[in-house]
Amino acid sequence: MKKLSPLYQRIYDIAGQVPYGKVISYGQIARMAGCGPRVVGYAMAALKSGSHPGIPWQRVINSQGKVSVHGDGVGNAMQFELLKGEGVSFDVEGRVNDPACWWMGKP
DNA sequence: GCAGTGACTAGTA
DNA sequence: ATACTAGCCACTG
Repeated sequence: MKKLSPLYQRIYDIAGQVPYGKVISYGQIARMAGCGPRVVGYAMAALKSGSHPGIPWQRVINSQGKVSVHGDGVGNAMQFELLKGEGVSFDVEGRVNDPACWWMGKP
């Protein structure tokens, strides 16, 4: 197991602190981790299946309350399903407009 | 060491 | 409401 940068570890830790049925935006994590929002996205992208179990990366979405598309968009659908299965409210546009589902409130 | 890239955000038109 | 621009920080080649 490779040693990840403290920043990455912090990002993963924050993501792991997100309670069940709640979501958080990249900007919030970036602020808490003390880095730019791109780093958070990169850190999440570095999360490979099986490499870092226990990290609810699916609860990390963009400030628009939508699930960002990445790669082929396959993980995107899974993320949507997972969040829906956790009881997260999605509106007809497929985004979390309910502040109650946001961990620290919508930015 | 420099350049390119990336699951972003906020501001402006 | 959408479209474009600038800023942001870390990783890879």
